[in-house]
Amino acid sequence: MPPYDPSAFPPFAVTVDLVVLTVRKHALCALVVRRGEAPFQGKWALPGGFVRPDEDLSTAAARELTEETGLCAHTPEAPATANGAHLEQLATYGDPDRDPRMRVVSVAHLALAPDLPAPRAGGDARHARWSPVEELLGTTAGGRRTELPAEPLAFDHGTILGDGVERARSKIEYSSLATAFCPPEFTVGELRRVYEAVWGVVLDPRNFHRKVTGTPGFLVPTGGTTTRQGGRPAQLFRAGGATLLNPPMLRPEV
Amino acid sequence: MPPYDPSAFPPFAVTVDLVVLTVRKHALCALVVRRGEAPFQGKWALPGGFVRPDEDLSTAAARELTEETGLCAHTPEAPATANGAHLEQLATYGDPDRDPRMRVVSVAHLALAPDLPAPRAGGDARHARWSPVEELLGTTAGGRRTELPAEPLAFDHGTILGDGVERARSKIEYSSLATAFCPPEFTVGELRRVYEAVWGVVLDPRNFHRKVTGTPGFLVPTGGTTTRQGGRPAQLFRAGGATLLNPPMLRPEV
DNA sequence: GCAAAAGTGTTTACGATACACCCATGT
DNA sequence: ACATGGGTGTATCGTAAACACTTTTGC
Repeated sequence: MPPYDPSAFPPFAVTVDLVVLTVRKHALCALVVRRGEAPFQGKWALPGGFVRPDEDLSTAAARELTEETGLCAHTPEAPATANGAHLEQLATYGDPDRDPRMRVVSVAHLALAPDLPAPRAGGDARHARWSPVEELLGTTAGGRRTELPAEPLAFDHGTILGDGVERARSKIEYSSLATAFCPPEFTVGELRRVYEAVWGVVLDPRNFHRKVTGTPGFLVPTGGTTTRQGGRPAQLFRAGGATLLNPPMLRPEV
Repeated sequence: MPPYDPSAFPPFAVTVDLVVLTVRKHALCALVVRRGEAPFQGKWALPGGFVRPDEDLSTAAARELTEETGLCAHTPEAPATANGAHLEQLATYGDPDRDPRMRVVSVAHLALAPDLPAPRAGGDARHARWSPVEELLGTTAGGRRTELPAEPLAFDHGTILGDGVERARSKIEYSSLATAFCPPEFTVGELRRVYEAVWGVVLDPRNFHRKVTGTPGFLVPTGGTTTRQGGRPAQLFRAGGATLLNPPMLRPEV
């Protein structure tokens, strides 16, 4: 590649920002990190960083995800990593004023992860933590705005987080993506609680069970059972090969 | 904004590329332009160009669209322009090798336009034209690959076009976007032919009619009628306020 | 009259909902 | 025994698919 010629085109900084979502304690949570420097010093922000000169966008996103969480990414190219998370491109944000220092175009990515012990970053909860998206956005799970968030995110990261949450909420309707929030083996009830947390609704356990077990390729039984939720032992499943759900899961009216 | 400091971050060129789709003669077509310079000189490519230093990404896309077609964009911010087209961000492509000259990140946008007289660019069909997406991609409307395209698009524009077509095909299922392919006033039959062209299927005219006229807010009758399709005069409609279709239009199995 | 497209009515099938009910474990 | 969550059966309702049929124009 020829050397950079500043007269040929306007130079931009390109970053990747990550919306990393998980379900903890029946609430949809996002990973946020504390900013150590200006601007927005001390504010919470989405994890992210510069794209390197010879790195693809998805590679940069996977690298940032691993650096922040230790997770490996399930991309279409490498679908079956251990301890993996779903990772997909979300949207790109390039308002000229979104960063006061310089012109930055951020390619946001969406990652879905199972419940993890605790964020890395030295294990210091002051530098990285999972926060309920309700608190970060000031909305209910149904999408209604309640009040302004107590601690707004830095830059336009509130907008990015909102778009990522909206993507996740709509995509679990017609794809098997909800299983990305679950550990490798999970019960139907655990999967149902994922839907309930992400959508902020209560689903009928009986109809949900029939629906997901009746969709070919969605769930495959592993043979094992568990009583970790109490009550009668539940069958364990893992995600099947199907990625598209037809007919889709129906999200109740809000 | 401080001046550019090359030591602070790797510099990228940022462009917008446009997937402009329309329905002509019962076929889904895309706008392509002939490249006048290397690389890929003489090949067909998607229209696009550099983002200017103080321009938002959506502004740059709308500017390129107007330059190439004379269309104004219907964005969420300015929804009601005359002779307008739907415009939305599609995805961002940043493979380090996608442009042999330098590191270029392209923010692709998707535009849907009604059937237009002929492309601009001086009215010269050798420099810009509408081509059926089947020919450009080498696939059938159902999505099956038939053969390699006779004239592959420059750069990774074949991939971008494929993603844009896929977005359009899925989005008309659950939104009123198909009306963006129609003139301001249209008949139910014309709208049905849009769905048939985009999906490459044949739909039952009777069930289609009941479905679209029965969805509140989708279509509003203007009172006029037309016989431009032959047969019994058909009512004219314009797009209603509803943007989301619930329940969605069901795409037949392919 | 005939062709062509618009529009209505009717039958059938399938999936979603609601909910009664039984099952298998922990305490 | 009883609470808890897992899982099955069944009636009802709404929407989609299939298709017979009528309406209104042009030729």
